[in-house]
Amino acid sequence: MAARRQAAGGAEARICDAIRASILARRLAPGTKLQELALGRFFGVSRTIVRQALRRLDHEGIVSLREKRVAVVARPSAADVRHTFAARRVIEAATVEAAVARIDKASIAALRRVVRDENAAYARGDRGAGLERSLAFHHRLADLCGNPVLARYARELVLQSSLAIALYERSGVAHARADHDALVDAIARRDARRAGRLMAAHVDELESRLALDGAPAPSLDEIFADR
Amino acid sequence: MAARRQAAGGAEARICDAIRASILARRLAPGTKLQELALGRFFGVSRTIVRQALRRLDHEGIVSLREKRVAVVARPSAADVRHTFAARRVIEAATVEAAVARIDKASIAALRRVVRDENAAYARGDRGAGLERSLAFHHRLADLCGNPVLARYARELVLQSSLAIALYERSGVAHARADHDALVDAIARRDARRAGRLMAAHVDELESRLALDGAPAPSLDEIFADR
DNA sequence: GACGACAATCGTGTATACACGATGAGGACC
DNA sequence: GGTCCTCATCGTGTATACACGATTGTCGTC
Repeated sequence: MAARRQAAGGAEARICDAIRASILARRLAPGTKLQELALGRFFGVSRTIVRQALRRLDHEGIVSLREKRVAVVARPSAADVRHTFAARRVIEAATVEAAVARIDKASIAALRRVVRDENAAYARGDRGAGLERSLAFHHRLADLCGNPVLARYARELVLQSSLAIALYERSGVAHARADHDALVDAIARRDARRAGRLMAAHVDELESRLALDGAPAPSLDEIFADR
Repeated sequence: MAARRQAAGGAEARICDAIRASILARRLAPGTKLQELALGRFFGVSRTIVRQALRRLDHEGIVSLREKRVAVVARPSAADVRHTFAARRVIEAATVEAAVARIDKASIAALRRVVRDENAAYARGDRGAGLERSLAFHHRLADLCGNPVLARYARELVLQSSLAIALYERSGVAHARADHDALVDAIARRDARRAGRLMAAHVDELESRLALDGAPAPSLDEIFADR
């Protein structure tokens, strides 16, 4: 199983990608310890490279270093999550507005295809595939805005949001699948204003599905720290 | 001269701060090589720590690693700069709007004081002090928005902007000193809409002072690459 | 005298070594 | 029998060692 490729210069990127993907796919739960030596053995590199990858992910906000010396998958507080979503609202609204101004027909069609696949996945109960498509939708939109700086921030925040959702999701809340459709419609109509408003509302809707109020954290061992 | 403190755990932060400050103060020009061993000797740490600091600054966009193996102070292209300012416009407008909603009288007064000092510095011809105060103004505003995520992005972009200004500044263009005053006025009046618009205009004004069009880069050795 | 090739040197990329701090187990004392 | 202290072990933080690639200086040749 060990994806032990030749360990090129891109080994760090490989580790980052693997961890990001695992977090998105819910295989890595928030709070999971990430040991340098073990990761290094698995990926066939030394601690040095693993360390660089972990520091990068820390900077991206999905891994927490300085938690008493051990790297763990970040476990953002409710306040952190609110800030993440507030920032995401601002930035993704801006990215979609910018994207409307320069998107071409082909990209719109591609976007539609992603949303169609997403809806199909949810319809057949494949939550994992649905989530993946949903993320792909946001990532594509970020790339389409034509501004790498904004796109990077948008991607970071979408990733952090996924972490937040994994932590705080209320069970039994249905996916609001119409949002992405409406968004693409507004984009296709070149209605930047409306697309921006829809995106802001969409982000709000995502946040509203979380249980940020009463429950401080559906967490790990902290629950048992009742001494 | 060597600021060789006891090299605590914050050694990396110290190096980052020193490099950031030097870039802001124009002591480190874009394109300057940053050698690991030399920096390490100066700060009294090993290459390991210097490396971490350089990687962090690379992530922040003010140091460029992968430029044929040597770390240099970033030298953003005109397109990069446009993207930076576009992102900054979006994010700083959002931060100032958020700040208006929660700022107290004391913070407003502190802000006014910074602007007053800034204007005084420019008035007496102390450009360095003026620039420093100007940056302090933007940094404070970022902190006052109450959202650490947005604040971090804002600080990053302000820093990158300073780099861009150092690279592309048109000589003989006066500082538009009224901008900050008007901004504080709008904030004091709790007019979030107006404050946001003023900030966007202010960022545009800053960008308009750059020579991004004809001159691709008032650069270093690239000038002589006329073969 | 100029150009090209080779060799030495310098600086980075990666791995490893060493030491400190934290964590958990085992034992002794209460 | 429970609790607290001590010691061993594990994992990280930092420094150093090693090797590759690049750059520069020098020498030989045209």
